[in-house]
Amino acid sequence: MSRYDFKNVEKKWRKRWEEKPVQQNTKDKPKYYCLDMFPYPSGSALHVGHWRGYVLSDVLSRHKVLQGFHVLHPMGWDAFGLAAENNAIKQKKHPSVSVAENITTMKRQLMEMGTIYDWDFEINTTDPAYYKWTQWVFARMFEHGLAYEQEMPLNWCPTCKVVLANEEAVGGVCERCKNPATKKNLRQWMLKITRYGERLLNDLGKLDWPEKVKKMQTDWIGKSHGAEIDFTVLGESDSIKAFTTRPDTLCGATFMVLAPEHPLVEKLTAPEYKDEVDAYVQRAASRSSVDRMADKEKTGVFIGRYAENPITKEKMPIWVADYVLYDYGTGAIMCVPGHDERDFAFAEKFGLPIVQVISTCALVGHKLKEAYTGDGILVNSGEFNGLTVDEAKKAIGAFLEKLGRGKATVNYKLRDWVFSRQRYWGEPIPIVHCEACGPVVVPDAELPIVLPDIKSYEPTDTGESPLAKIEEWVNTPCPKCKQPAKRETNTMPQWAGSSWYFLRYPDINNNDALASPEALRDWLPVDYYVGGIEHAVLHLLYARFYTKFLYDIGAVTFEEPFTTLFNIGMINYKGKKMSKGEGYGVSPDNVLPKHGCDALRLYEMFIAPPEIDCEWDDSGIEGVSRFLNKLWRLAESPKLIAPTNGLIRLRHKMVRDISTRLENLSLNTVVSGFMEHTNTLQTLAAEGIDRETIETLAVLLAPFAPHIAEEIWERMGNTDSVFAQKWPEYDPEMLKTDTIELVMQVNGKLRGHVTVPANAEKDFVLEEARKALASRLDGAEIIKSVYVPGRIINFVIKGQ
RNA sequence: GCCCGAAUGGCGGAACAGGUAGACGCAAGGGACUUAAAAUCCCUCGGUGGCAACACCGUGCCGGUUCGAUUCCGGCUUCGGGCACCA
Repeated sequence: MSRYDFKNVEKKWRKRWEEKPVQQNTKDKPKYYCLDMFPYPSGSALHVGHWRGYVLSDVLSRHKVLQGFHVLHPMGWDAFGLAAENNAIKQKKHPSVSVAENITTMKRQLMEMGTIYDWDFEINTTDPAYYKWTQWVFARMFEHGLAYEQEMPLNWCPTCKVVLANEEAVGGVCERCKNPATKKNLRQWMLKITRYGERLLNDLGKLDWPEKVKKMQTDWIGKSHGAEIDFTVLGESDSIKAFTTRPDTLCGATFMVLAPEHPLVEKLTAPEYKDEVDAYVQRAASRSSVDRMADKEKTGVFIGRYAENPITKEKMPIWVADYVLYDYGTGAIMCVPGHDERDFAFAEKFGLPIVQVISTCALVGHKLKEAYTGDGILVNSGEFNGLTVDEAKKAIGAFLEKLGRGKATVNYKLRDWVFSRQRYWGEPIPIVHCEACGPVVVPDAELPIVLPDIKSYEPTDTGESPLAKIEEWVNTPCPKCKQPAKRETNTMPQWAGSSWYFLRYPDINNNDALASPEALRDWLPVDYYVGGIEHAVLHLLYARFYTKFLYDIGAVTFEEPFTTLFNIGMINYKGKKMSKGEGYGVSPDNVLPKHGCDALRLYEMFIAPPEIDCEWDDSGIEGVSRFLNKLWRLAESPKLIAPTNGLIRLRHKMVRDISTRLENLSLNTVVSGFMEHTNTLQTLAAEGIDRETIETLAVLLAPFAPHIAEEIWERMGNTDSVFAQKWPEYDPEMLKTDTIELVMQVNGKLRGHVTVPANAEKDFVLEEARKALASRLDGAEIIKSVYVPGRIINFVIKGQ
């Protein structure tokens, strides 16, 4: 009996699979498209944290092969973008060089993991043949008015020297480097994702995605119902539009606030207040959003004008204050200090009137100590007194509409997507700026616009792309009027290539379309998508947006790209997040020589439920290594006997356990299930085990530990691959036993076990139990006897 | 601040649908085999009491529903995550 020689066995099977892939005769089988979020080769190597998702998708893919599906399980490289460029700068290498090196390493690692990626379908987003189509999608968006230029204050990361999309500047902090973002006025390309806000929200309901991710996208889109109210400015022709979710509180609106960036601030400010207002506006503009949010005290200044409350006709002083955001709603608000915490704080600080218009019994007649934001009945609201909040929303809405001073509206937090980047390493935006024609899209025949190969690609401080310096590339005739014109020098963001890549895999060499209609029909949408939670509102929102756009222009026939999404948990190491950037973490390259790839695969699953974040434990992998050795001793040269009833039942139980746990994606208990069954079989090994049990074990194990499974399968005398088999089924009838053991309780406490025939009647079972518990039940009054067939008996007694 | 999720031995975790809490593994301790080591095998391993059979307590805390609660309900505490002046 020898120790399991994982080195040679794994080498042998990887070579076999290379020569003869595990998927055969796939023509008539149903399709299954199982996809990993493709990695960006920004660091030199993958760590064991990345493996967790790749192992999961590999297990599912191999399982589907055994279940008779034709599986597409491809891999590629999201190789453009800031991370890859920063990494290249750090290494003092050209991005194309460092990316190619990183891809080589990562691909080797993925192959050593025994994954069934089909490398004939490899994608690289930096390949001009690929990004031709990334540019093509942009061109279509431009034609449909979804891509537009705008100069506006944008999130700017001074460290990365690049503008950030809203999704990349959550909390005012750069998503990549975590430094505070500032505002910078720049002309940028924007994508009108807001046009899709409602559909992006509604279609979440169709998706088999984790609730958490759906909720994050819902919150990000941030739909809220309310009213837009038009306030007359006294003595002026201009009026101020304000969005509110609480039109019911209109009679409590005692002042108004404009955002500092609001154009009416300059227009309306009374001359004697001008200096003070200008100073305030300038100060607000110079501060980062992080600073502005950090303010505990409300700030603001009166602009010397008044608006009129359309119901009460009271004069409402107009202020400017930076707690009002210019890019949400209308950038102006009606302030109801009685029923809004922020307005209350502002009113208290500046001595503005606070009027209560919503009341509960408890609140009537008391001066408000804080804003009351709850439900109640209208007071101090004239003809609307006595209405509930909900009734008043409708009634006041109708009143305003009749007056022509308001309408019901919906607002979203979702903003348009800042799409251009001031960096070298990205897809050139296929636009030419012509003095006569304006921005002109590059004709499809001229795509791809190839990224020029230049030496000096470092970012600039000015917000200008490094490409702007390459005159011979920048200067080009206008595609429309043929006059001298200039190319757009900004590039696309990291997300451009990854927003549609899943469409390309089935048809990677297509030069006439992003993919043929047949390939899309045969394979899309993705059935199962595996990746980390960090993309909940970035990549996943952008990919949904792209897909919906491509659906609208007839390029695809489905509206949602990913039917099912699985969020793989993160693996920490010594309490810290592993990173490929700093090389911190555990490399599979160090684990594989000692334990082998099957052991690492099993440990990735065994470590914790796959969706949970967990901690890498260096000694934990010993357990699965021991298991593989135990299994090998069991299956290497077993004493084969004819199947006994016990063995048959055991086999069916094994199939049931592994299958149901796998279906529930409880991969940690799948592994423990293999351990349990192997332990049980070990105790029977001396007596002998039947061939079918061992072969079934090999097939069940194949998706999880494919190398040892193939080896065992072959040692049993089989000449075909274990993956040419069918996933075993179990017969519930075979799991039944003649007798069953029941738990006995007295007053809910465990008091013993009793074995009865499986088909025994209730009365018989209770009588047996009563006899078995005689010493406890004698002399006591049995108030109730509970019998749950197959499970438990409980006597409720009085006395004792 | 608002929203969401979680809490089980020294550790990772298990418990189908309300029915034996702690599967499986790690670590630890003890033992067998061995000249020795590696490997393997066996035993112990939530707490308290007891020589023991056994008894009582025990799934973050308090309460409720139930014959029976880790599981359901109400109220807290702590930790993690998301958003954050979104009108």
